[in-house]
Amino acid sequence: MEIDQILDLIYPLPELSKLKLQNCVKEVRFSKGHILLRADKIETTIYFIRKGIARAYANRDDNEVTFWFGKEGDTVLSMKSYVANQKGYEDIELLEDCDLYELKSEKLQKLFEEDIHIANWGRKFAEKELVKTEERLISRQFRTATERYKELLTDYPHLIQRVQLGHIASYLGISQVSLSRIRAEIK
Amino acid sequence: MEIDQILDLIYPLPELSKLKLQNCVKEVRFSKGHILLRADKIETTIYFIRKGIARAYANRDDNEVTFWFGKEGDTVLSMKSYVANQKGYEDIELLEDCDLYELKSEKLQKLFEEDIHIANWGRKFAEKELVKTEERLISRQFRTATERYKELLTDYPHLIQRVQLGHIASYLGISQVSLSRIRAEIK
DNA sequence: TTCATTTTTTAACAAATGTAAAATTCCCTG
DNA sequence: CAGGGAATTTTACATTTGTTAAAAAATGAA
Repeated sequence: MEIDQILDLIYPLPELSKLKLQNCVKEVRFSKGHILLRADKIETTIYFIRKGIARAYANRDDNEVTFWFGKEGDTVLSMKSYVANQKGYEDIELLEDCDLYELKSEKLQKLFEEDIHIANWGRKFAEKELVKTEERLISRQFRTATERYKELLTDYPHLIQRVQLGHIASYLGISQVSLSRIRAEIK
Repeated sequence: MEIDQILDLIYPLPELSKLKLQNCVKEVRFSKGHILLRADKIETTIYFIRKGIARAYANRDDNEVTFWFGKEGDTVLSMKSYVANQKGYEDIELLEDCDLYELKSEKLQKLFEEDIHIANWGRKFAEKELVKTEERLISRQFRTATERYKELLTDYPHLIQRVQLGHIASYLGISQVSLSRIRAEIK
């Protein structure tokens, strides 16, 4: 997916503002297994996924918990760094070789102060992410693990083939054994 | 808490922009039990809590699930209505007599287009809500019900005295019986 | 293809949580 | 301050989920 399209998908921008933003973006490529962002740092880079998938996970005691998957067109960032200039909770790992667009947060922050369209684009970005996160929280509160597994299959139809079930189980908040039981059941 | 202070808490605004925003706000008062926002409507009003507490709940099958509490200084809105102009999931009920500040979403949207400071204020608002929501999602994923209960006690020290335990149990995602067991245990 | 390694499933048991109903406590009103 | 209704806790039991370990299946390298 092209950067142009990704930016517009978040919120349509006038041509001039879009160019300003695109001029700050450069293309990068990393291979599977690369850790894109780290939990123990304030991360000032934002990525947009051109191709590939990624996951965010955090360490709880000794085992890691996956709590986000990103696919083509999604934005990858440490929200806590971006918003509050503080360390986040998550490492972000590429689950495949990825093509990414890179944008430095400082540049974006500067544009927010200068260009009202970009400020509103940034607003829309946060708002949409907020609704997505809220939906996940509610899904978590409301639906059984089985329902949430089916939901995940719908939202990310190719994920299952590409991600270990242990990660998916932790994403769903259940043990891998439970996930196996669910999978056996719904077949 | 005064509106002036609430607005600044979200993100400091230049005097002129703040006045523009404040001019759109009016004070209202409702009594305990009043349903402020409804799940089956596109809600176009935003409230700030001057005094009192509220909860958001959604209906799942026959029983309701509380998934948010709001206190003094918090913003009350249907995020789905605000962001996507669609019906939300939640009814919002006042748990006490409340003093509120009311702001019509259309007026705010208009200011977003006109005033870059207000656009950035709106951006910051969404970003902060986003981090809060993300934190709750992670808390949900990571911590046991006992830990989350203790966390709630810390974040909302007066809630326990003012809210039925059934609501708190559903907020924590456990049965009321389990919550009673937790309470018995940590004493 | 074969062997070794990793991933997934299954099994057996233990622990945690839910449900329904009874017991107790709390709170409000007369 | 007594009585009644609502809220909370407790009990007993059923169900679900987790843990550990073993078996089976899938993957990948030689």
